[in-house]
Amino acid sequence: MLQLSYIRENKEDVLKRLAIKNFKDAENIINSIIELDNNRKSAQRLADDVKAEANGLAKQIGELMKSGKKEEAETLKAKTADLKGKEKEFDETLKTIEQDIHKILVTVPNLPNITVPVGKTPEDNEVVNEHGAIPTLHAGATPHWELTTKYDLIDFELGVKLTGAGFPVYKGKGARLQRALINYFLDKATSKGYNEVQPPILVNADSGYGTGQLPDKEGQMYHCQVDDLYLIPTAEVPITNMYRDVILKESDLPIKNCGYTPCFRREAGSYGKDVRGLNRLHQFDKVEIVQIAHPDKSYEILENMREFVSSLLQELELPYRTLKLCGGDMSFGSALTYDLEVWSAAQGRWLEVSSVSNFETFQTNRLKCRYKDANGKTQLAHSLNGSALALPRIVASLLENNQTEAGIKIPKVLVPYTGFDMIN
RNA sequence: GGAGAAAUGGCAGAGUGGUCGAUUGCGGCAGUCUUGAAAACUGUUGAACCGUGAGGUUCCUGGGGUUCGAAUCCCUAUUUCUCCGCCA
Repeated sequence: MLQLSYIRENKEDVLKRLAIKNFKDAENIINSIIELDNNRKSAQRLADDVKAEANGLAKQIGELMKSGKKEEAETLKAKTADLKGKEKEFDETLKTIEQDIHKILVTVPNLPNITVPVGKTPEDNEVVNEHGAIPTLHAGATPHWELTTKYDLIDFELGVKLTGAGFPVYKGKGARLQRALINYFLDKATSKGYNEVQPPILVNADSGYGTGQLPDKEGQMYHCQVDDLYLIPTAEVPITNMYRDVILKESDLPIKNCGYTPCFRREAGSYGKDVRGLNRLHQFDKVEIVQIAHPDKSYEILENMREFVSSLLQELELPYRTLKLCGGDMSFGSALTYDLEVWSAAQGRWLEVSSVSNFETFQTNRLKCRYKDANGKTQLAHSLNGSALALPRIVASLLENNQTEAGIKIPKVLVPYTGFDMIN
């Protein structure tokens, strides 16, 4: 959620940057926010004045009662009756206006960083770098959904029987590979100073609002209606919400957490060939890194996080490229996002495996995650997160890229975790 | 699931209808002392909104109510604790 004061004071800048995100009808929406805010101010003034008067009278009545001047007190009491009605009325007006502002404000996306490329579709994303040689496969090489069957690593049909499409069952070396990747990712993250946490994978609505999944992506989360809890679409939600309503010390920053969780996404509206095999699942595993940062340091930290994720892909010997997302392809809450994509050799295309974003104050404003600066003033911190990494597409490209006629080779760094160096 | 108790500032813990945004202690910050640190002493120390300012308003778990006036009384939700039951 954007800060009202920023919108008020930087209207032109807000409009300019919302345009980069292709936010429709921005001018009307911003104007109505500013107008409502002006109404709010005058409404509060009225309400405050009435209350001040009522408070003053109540105090006088108290003093009169004490000194035994009952009659005088009664005359004053009569005067307060009128104020009471007004107080209620003004309070309600103020509340309504505040709700109206909030309702609109939560629909406005974050302002993109000034360096974000203009564009509408994924084709407009800027390729920052490409790393690693594209492998040439032997004749008869197949996509991962055939390899997983051939070596009995993942049973998609069995998942359909148990739950439905997009809930695969990992088996044998397939299951072991999952566990190996999770442990490897967590070990790398903790060695870089990230504190490992194991959060709940169901969260309440407050947490959903805190990180911006609600109300923007309501339909994308699984919702347990009986208890009004949501299955997390990413560990970002619980881990970032740990800092909801918290005032940190400046010296605490940056705070670095990582965590493994399963992630659940309804993926309403997705279909077609892109969803085959491991490409798009309803349940998948991911290790997430999250930082709460000082505003002056957040972009430096974003680069560090991107480099960390890159280093994982390099160690796994997977060809990858880095994209700087254009305004149209960025998520609702992000100010700047890098996507990292691995090359899927048998499918012949890039697969997104990580998204690293700086949210600046967009999440922390809603979260009320602040720190005290050197002058003792409370300031909003910046929040950042990134996947490090999401498993399914890593597995897909590992299987496809490393397939040989003799079997699938496991990258060296993973062997201590898997306990085998070949799937055959 | 049943019965009872409780929820106050970063933490601990007073406060049972008016002068309480809230005693006190710890912690934090600043100063005195010290070569420096510790100790001791002194001062200071919650958040949000409105206002150029003086100042005003709101917040004692959330929501509602009683009252001229609520941290304090009532209702309700949530959470925590204790006992019983059940259970990985």
